[in-house]
Amino acid sequence: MKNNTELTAQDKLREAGVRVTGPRIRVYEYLMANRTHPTCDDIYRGLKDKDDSLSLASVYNVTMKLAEVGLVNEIISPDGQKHYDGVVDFHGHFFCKCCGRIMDVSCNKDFTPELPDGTRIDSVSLIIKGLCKDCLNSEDA
Amino acid sequence: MKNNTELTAQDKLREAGVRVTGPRIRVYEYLMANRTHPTCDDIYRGLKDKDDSLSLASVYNVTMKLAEVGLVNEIISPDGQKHYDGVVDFHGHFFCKCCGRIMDVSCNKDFTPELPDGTRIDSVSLIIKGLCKDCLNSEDA
DNA sequence: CGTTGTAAATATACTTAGTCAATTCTCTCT
DNA sequence: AGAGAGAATTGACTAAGTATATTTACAACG
Repeated sequence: MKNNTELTAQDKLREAGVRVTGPRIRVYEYLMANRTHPTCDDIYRGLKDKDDSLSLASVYNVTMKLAEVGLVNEIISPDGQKHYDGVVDFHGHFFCKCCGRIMDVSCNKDFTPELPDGTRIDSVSLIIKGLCKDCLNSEDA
Repeated sequence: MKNNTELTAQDKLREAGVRVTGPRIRVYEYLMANRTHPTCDDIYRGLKDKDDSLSLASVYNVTMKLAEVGLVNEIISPDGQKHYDGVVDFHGHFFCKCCGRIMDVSCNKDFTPELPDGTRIDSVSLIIKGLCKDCLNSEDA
């Protein structure tokens, strides 16, 4: 019997209760293989060589759908662009102000936000901004 | 002697080491008076009645400058728009997926993100998404 | 208190991420 | 296999934000 990590993209899509289509499989597989937090445009450029019929609007639709059903995470960078992350376990994101790189940051969840009664929380995310090692070094060169 | 909360917008700008100009004073005063996390366009529309000469590009320039020197906070909503917050003490932000409202959320800072050595952290922010009380109620009506 | 250099404000053009609408295609269910 | 709902494609469109060139005004100095 397969364990969870061995499920194919098709399986995961079917499990999530959405139609299994070519673009969805390819975009999801791309996100599982590339842990670089790509934008829709990045994904599109990364896939269009192999799949000439893919359109950019489809990538937008697919990522929106995948985020909606919880297969991927949508993260907004400090410049307002949408990036996608195939890892959905809780973790924070570090954004380098200089090179724009996005890094995963593992973090405990020992914080207790005080929300008004009756509010429904769907997701919590942690955003850290700063300078990465490489940019710090090249700065004081 | 004045305490910190009694400082005027002019004082705060001078203290931050930036030029004191009309647009900067008015935008900063607007953000201190309106705790609604407005966008640049909101600020512009809120001020242009009283100040006919103000331009939208100036509001963009001013908010960018104020955020740069730490007088205001720039927060990116889940749809990628930039909002500004005159409160710079640490607190989280709740975004309602339905009505788009942004609410302040007070929160402890007992989390310990594991960043690689040599990384410089400039800011940490907590983003919570969900549905506010009002939208939840109107949903199951 | 006027002059001057520099930073900021304005106006306008421009870029581009993202959305929308109409049409065509394709997946799933019977 | 056929029908119908949902998804993909195409191309036009929107609007937040940026860039550029010009004008204006702050503040430092004599």
